[in-house]
Amino acid sequence: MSWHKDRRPERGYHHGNLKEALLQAALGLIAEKGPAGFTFADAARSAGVSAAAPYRHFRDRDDLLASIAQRGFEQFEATLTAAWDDGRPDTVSAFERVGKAYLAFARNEPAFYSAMFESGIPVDLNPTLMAASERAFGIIRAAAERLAALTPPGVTRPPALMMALHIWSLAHGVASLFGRGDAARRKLPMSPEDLLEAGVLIYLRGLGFPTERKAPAPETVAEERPAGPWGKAPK
Amino acid sequence: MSWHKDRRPERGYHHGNLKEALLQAALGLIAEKGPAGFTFADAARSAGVSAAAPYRHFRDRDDLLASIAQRGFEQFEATLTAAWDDGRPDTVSAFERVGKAYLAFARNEPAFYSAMFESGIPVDLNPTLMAASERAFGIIRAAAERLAALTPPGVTRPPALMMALHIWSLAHGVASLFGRGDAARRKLPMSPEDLLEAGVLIYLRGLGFPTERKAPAPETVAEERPAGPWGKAPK
DNA sequence: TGTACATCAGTGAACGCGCGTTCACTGATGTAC
DNA sequence: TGTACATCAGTGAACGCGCGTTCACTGATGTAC
Repeated sequence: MSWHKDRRPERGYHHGNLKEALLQAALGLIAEKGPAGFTFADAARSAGVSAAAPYRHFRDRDDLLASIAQRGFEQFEATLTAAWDDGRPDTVSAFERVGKAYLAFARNEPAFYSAMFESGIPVDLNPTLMAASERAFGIIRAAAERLAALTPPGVTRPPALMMALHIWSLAHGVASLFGRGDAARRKLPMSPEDLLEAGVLIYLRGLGFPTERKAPAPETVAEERPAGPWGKAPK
Repeated sequence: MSWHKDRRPERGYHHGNLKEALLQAALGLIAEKGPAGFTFADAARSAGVSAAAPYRHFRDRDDLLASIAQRGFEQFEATLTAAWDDGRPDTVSAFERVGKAYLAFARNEPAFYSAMFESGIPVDLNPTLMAASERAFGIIRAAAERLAALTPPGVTRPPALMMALHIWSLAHGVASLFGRGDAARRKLPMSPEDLLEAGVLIYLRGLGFPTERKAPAPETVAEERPAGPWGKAPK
């Protein structure tokens, strides 16, 4: 309905910020068709530019994909950091919040998520990307370390790193099997959020932590009775 | 070194069992390059046949992929069934064995596994495929049901279906993040097997099950001290 | 048992298509003086 | 402030390539009689 196309009616010969536009375009295409289903030419077309233009900014398709993953890991890290909030108000509930944030990210940013974890780019061969990935995982790991320091005495537990990997794996499993609405995900009689939350709670209980939403005291362990957070799930 | 190429030296005009050969060829290509990285033409070439030949047996690439997934689910079901062994010698250890078998399948049959879970074919739109998938998951579910019936009194637990989904998610998460050697998987300072096993044990402990390899008695809960199964992991 | 014929399962040539990539080019922008 | 010039960031034409798909075909196989 606007007479000017976009406040900058004629783009003119120079685009202005093509690199950014290409990233956005690719992100949109990935969200639509998955990381396999987008091509370099696609991205150019979608950014309204000739097929040769992207070469000014990216070496090739993989380079573009890596940039997206890079940015994804950075946003992921920020999201997890915010959720963790340095363990406030208490370690256990902050930890659960991290799990939820993980899932929310996968759900809200499917394009980033699949670029990061499902696109097949070799993360460990790209130092910058690897570092970004490590920083994001570092949040989960730091949280696990705090949790580890708090496990009730007398409870055997694995190294903090392993705890972090358990949570990561569980969250990733839920996210990739049930998390996204895109096309082929399996249907569930419960929400992925509930599924993950319940799983994390049971896991925490296995580490000797109290699991009720309103934990009586940080030290009380594992003997509650009532419905619990999975009460809402169908029988 | 054999003078006859394969006991049936000249294939002749008719292949004999092209459908099977195409499936095998595709399986090999998927294992090599991932489910995205194989084409219909590729499969034909790899089976030593013209590019038009596959059309006699499959409608298109997706049809071929679906056949592979179908077969994969069937083998998966068989593997899990064998591992579960109807809960012998006891439910808990049989349950753990199912987890291991899951991971072993993902590791040993990466092509099947990725066709089943990572190829993007819409499982729920294909009734036959869906049924096969359900049958495979049914094993995990049945195991979870047996487990649920056995949870110690007084321990809150989720529905058996949810327990099954937790294990599935955890196993899938470990498998897809760390499980396969193909290209871009992340390195770990522990084996995926150990990671999954420890995770399952903690989860089971969270359900009130004893977790030591040699459980003293079905009722004793969560108070052991020694190294445990994750003792072997690096600090 | 032999023959004629239908059916089956491949061939190979051909097509259109879109992708990746290169190239000489040119319009726009920034800057030295 | 104005001008000349270098640099930058696009264009568009062109190419080779492999894929998917169709088609008339033909060699091989099975079967009715």
